[in-house]
Amino acid sequence: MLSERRLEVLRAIVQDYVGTEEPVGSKALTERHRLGVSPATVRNDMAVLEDEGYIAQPHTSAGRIPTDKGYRLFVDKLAGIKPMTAPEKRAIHHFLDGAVDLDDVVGRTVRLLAQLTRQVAVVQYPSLTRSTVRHVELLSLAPARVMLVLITDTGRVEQRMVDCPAPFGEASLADLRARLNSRIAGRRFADVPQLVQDLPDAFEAEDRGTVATVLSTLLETLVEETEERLMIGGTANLTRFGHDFPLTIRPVLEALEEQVVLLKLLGEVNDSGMAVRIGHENAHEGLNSTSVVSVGYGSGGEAVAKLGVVGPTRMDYPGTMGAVRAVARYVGQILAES
Amino acid sequence: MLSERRLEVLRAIVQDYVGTEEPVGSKALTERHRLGVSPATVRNDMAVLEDEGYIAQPHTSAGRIPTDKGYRLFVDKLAGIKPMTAPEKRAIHHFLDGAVDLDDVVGRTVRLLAQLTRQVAVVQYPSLTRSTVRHVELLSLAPARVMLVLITDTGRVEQRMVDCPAPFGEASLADLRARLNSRIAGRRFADVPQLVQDLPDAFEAEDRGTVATVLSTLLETLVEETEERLMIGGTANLTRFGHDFPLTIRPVLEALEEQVVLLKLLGEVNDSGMAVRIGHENAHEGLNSTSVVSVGYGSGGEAVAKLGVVGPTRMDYPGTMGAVRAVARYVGQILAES
DNA sequence: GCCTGGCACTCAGCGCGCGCGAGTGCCAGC
DNA sequence: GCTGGCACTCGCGCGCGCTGAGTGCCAGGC
Repeated sequence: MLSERRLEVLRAIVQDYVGTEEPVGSKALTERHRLGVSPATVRNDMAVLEDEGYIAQPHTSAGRIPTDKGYRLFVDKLAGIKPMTAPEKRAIHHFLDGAVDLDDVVGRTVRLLAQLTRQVAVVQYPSLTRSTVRHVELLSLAPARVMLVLITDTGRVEQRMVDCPAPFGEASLADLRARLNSRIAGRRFADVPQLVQDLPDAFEAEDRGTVATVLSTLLETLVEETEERLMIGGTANLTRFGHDFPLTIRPVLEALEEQVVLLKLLGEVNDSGMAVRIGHENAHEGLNSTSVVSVGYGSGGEAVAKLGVVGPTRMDYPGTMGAVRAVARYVGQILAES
Repeated sequence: MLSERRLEVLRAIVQDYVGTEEPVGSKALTERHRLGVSPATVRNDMAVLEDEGYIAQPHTSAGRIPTDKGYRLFVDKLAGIKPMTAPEKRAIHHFLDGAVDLDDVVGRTVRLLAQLTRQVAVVQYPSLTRSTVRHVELLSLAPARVMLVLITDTGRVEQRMVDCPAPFGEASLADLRARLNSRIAGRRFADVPQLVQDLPDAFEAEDRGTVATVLSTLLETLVEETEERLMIGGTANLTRFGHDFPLTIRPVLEALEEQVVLLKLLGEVNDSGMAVRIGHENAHEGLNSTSVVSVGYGSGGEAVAKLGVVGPTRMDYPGTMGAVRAVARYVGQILAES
């Protein structure tokens, strides 16, 4: 176990390195932090920290920089989450309050996060599986053509055309609409399949085929749209990632273009808390020199989607975590209100 | 006016520079192109081309590189549009054929374009103003709450909630729905306002308020959603823009995040033909060292939106133009079919 | 036992000078 | 008007030595 002071030294190294982007030496450390010991002592501590794998030297006779393991310890034990200041909070509210629809909320959120953290922001659209159904509407566009509209509690709307096997009367349609809504309105998407399972039985034989078709389209919609959408922004901040960045930036841009990768990235958040994945902790190779801070957000107590930022491992973790948390909370509120 | 041979020299310079990314000298030129004259002659021609502003030297005793003006001449007079080969065409068809909905079409198009040209692709969603109405649907969610759904011929669907000033009966709703559709189905969005102008007059006094509210929401939708969406992709190709690119890439990324800038960029296409904007011809400063190749595409003969690519001024213009044109044509076909 | 000041050592980065060679402009001759 | 020849330019790469931040180690002190 590392002594209190050595932890303090590690913290100082992380803070300085994040600030200056340059390897930090023993002398500079004692000058900038009141550690109460001499550079020589710090050097000894550094040697230990290096042995333990928390810091490393880019080359002999250079200062130390934190390793992924060092950042991990810093995040877990040494740093808290820096709360937003009042003005920052006001700015967040102000920025998000003008949103007119879901797309706008997500768009504003992504821009806001990118701006606050000066990093790349990723926001997932509220997912359907965890949402609940607000309303289902059916309308007939032609005798054997029905349009299915699905409205979620997060304000998302999905529509599908259904070509029916047989003409479907207005009365039957109204009947189906009423039955459907009474069964699934207010229920979670995940529960829908069993709730509608025996619905065709309630209809005349001639309508059963159509009812089944409509239902299967509904279920398809749930599955298909569970394939989640997301929005990213702040890619211009990639240019601040580092000096050697032709090599760094390319794989990151590639990763960001792959929705699947991003979803996995966010997916690794456990539902409640905030997740920080540092450097090689990210499964995707291209992101091995980046860290991801992500958190779930939702309209109620429950998370319906995730958001986060991607930045260099050398990032201001407390500040970033604070910003991410604050934005997630407020977006949750906004979704709840709408 | 430049002699035939000098134009030939310019063409050779552009081709070589695009290929090698290095200033091209007189000797190399005569070796790689059968110009039928000696390096000394080429040098004289080059001096003239430089006087006229078509080429420039990065420094004395280096080869020449084309200026924006040189590229302009090349594109206008010296190079055609390189048609896609049969395998390339097949690949385009294959890639786009699997698309399931509008989002998917646009998404695939942007990926395809980025891949074909190895540059950044931008695709605008089919615009509402130039689209026509396929169908309007009204459905009552509550006595005084109506949902408005608008379906366009390009498959786009927009919906809006309308809070009515007074309860609105099913019969009146059906009446309005029928009248609305008979008036505007198949018509262009731009024409809708006048077509519905006197519609409230056809209703009982008590319903007129509601009808007016619904109509104004409809008109709002047209206006609001004319604010056009677009999708970009292939940003990872930015890393191939040049060696000095920390400086180059940043403003480009910033420009790409601003939808407004991008829309303007594409907007400068005249409706029919293909547009190539080279370097400083782009109004936006950040894009002064990039070229934009764009073209309109549409489901019928008429363009409903635009697409294009953004690349370094040092790009393969004939090839890029060929790819952009081919993709635009095929996307147009797909939209027409669906 | 832990901290400290001192000291010798290491090495990346920087500036300098130099030679190479691609490329140029000019000129006299065909 | 084209060509070969020739002197000139200058960016680039290379090797060199210096500088200084930073280190590891050690002997002495609290």
